[in-house]
Amino acid sequence: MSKPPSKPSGSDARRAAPTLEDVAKVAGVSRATVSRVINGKRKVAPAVQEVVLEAVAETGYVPNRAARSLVTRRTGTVAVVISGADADPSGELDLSGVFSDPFFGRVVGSLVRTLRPHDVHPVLMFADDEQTRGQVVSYLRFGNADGALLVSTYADDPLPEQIVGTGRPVVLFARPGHPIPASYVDLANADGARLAATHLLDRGCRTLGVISGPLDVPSARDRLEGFRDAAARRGHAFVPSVAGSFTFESGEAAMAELLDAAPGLDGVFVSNDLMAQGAIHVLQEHGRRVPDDVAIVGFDDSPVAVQTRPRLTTVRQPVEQMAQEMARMLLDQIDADEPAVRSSIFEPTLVVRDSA
Amino acid sequence: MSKPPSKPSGSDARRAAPTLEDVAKVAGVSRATVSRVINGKRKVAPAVQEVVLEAVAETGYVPNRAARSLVTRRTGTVAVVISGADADPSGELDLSGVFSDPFFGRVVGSLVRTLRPHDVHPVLMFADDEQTRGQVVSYLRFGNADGALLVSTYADDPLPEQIVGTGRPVVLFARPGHPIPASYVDLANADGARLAATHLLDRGCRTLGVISGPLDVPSARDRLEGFRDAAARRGHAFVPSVAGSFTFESGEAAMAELLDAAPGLDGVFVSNDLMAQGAIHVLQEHGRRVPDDVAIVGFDDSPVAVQTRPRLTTVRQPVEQMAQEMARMLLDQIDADEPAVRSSIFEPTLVVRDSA
DNA sequence: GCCGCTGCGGAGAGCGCTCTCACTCTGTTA
DNA sequence: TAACAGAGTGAGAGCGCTCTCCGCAGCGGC
Repeated sequence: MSKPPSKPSGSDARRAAPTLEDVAKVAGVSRATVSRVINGKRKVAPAVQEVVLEAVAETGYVPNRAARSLVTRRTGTVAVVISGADADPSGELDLSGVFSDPFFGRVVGSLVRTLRPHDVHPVLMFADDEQTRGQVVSYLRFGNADGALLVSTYADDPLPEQIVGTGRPVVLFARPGHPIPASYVDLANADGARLAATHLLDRGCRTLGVISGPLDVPSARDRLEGFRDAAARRGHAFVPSVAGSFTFESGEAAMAELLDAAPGLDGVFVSNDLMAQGAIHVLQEHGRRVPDDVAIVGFDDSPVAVQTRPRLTTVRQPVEQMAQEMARMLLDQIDADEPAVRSSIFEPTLVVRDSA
Repeated sequence: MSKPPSKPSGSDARRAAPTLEDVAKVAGVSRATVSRVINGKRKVAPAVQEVVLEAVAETGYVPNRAARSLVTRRTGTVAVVISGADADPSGELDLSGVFSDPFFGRVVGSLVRTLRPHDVHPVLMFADDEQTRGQVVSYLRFGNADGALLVSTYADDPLPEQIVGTGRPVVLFARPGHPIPASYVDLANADGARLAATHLLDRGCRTLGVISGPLDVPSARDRLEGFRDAAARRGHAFVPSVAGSFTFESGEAAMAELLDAAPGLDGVFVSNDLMAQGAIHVLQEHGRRVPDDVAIVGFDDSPVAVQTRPRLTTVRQPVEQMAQEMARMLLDQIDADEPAVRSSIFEPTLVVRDSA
């Protein structure tokens, strides 16, 4: 009992693996017919079909992916790529990492779940530098994956274009920094920012401020501009802003800076929840009550939104549905003879909690 | 320029893909020799080797994974399985998900990075129910992956044993609930809890309490017992505890309950940082100052530890190194003829911040 | 009654690779 | 000089699958 049974059963499992040939023999038909039944191509007489199905069940046959993909040029695999994960490659003391923002976990989780029923397997890859980008590109170019789902985190990332260059289907999360012929899903970021502005103004805020994301990232810019636009329509000609980098720490720093520049602030729109959390801490440390002295609206509606005190009022980005749509678009593109470049834009909603 | 260049370049890429045969022709040798050079098996004359390498460079040859794995029975792929992710399968309003605890992201991130230089690709899979467990098992059984890296989140999970049953190499994160012949990495959880107890006692706490994890999970039990053991050695015969489930919300609930049972509490050990965050909120809502009235020690040293106010004093679990070791153990096991079942235990350290 | 058509099954090639086996060619030894 | 290692190379089988091509029925139309 204490001896590991792994080795013998390992060989067992391997030896036992039935092939098409075995199934054909049991069913008394040819290999080709079994293949046809399994793949549902062409018509097979119902009687024969049944016999084959029984033989499959009896032998416990499962197609060999490698053999199949050798001839079909399809792998049943897609690359899920996170670009700009920028974590310490040594992994030594890498506390932060990509996944410290729950956003990426939400995307990846939803992707995996959507792909699963289609029997398409996600290979997770990070691209941080030229070398790892190269790995991703050649992985795709040489047909190791049927397509790619890419989440890129910075504006001048060359990877989206490089992937398009491989000719493989690809779907991006969020519009790329520069226009390229690739499909993407995105959020109507400006609309979300308008919701935030309207909410802040409606609750009586008179002096607004914004903590934005990096301004070369389209979504960050859209959020800032959307907010300013809505504020302007209500008479607020100018709204000061400080750019963060979507991290908790940058939210703290930006809030401190903003407070310095505009001490009379009573309403702040923050471009994501993680920065909003940092901002709230800084406000509280400066003796400002949230929302009584300063109201805060975040963005994302990530898990951290309910982990702050007060709980965050925030613009909900339906990340899970967006990821789902991404996966579906990619699957469609893989199946299509003539893949079409298309986009799908989601509408944000305001989730009102306690911070504004 | 606005027409997508994808289609033609796609066919290009596919058509161009050079095979061993092509390289052999260019080098003026046989296919077998090229294969030998590429795989570094057996001796090849230096001169020939050079010619072949040049031909490889000239043609841009990259081996076809499918063809190779068809004959070698190796896929260059490992399954990274998270079991008990228990998220809403519809994905509809799934805000929480597995990745809301940064722990999983840290594990997965480190795994991916460790595997990468070995050219082994991680396929991410979630197992939530009998059906999805079955998918994982047959994926492995039929040789679609060379091994599995499993993070299981609950004690009576049947998956570890099922995976062992496939005969494939597997390495677990944390000792399984029931003894099975599988390798694992783990933390000396009791030692970590002892560090927490000693720290709390040393700073003068007189009335202790514990928020533990689910008590059927070995690591949670070890932490509780380690803490009680160390407390007992310092004269604290009994320490009250309430079990949470490692989530933020359960931390809030457990703290409220604990406060109810022992209002005089002045030191609490919480089994992970996420619950500690919830506990701090509840304490503050009850007018207790942290750490002045109640000191808190968390566990994990996850990113949330620096996102709480006060910042968390916590027991550091070197998750990244543990994941790295996991990956290495699996790689070794895959390469070994006779895979050995082994374990690797890491030592925790105390990270002192502001909450205790 | 013959032709052509359609509908279904089988034979067999071939995807790109690895690996065994046999062969050649050198250099060494009796 | 013959015999023999031993090292390096090539030929070819075969991994498990798909898919094209071909054959063989059965059937309606002239």
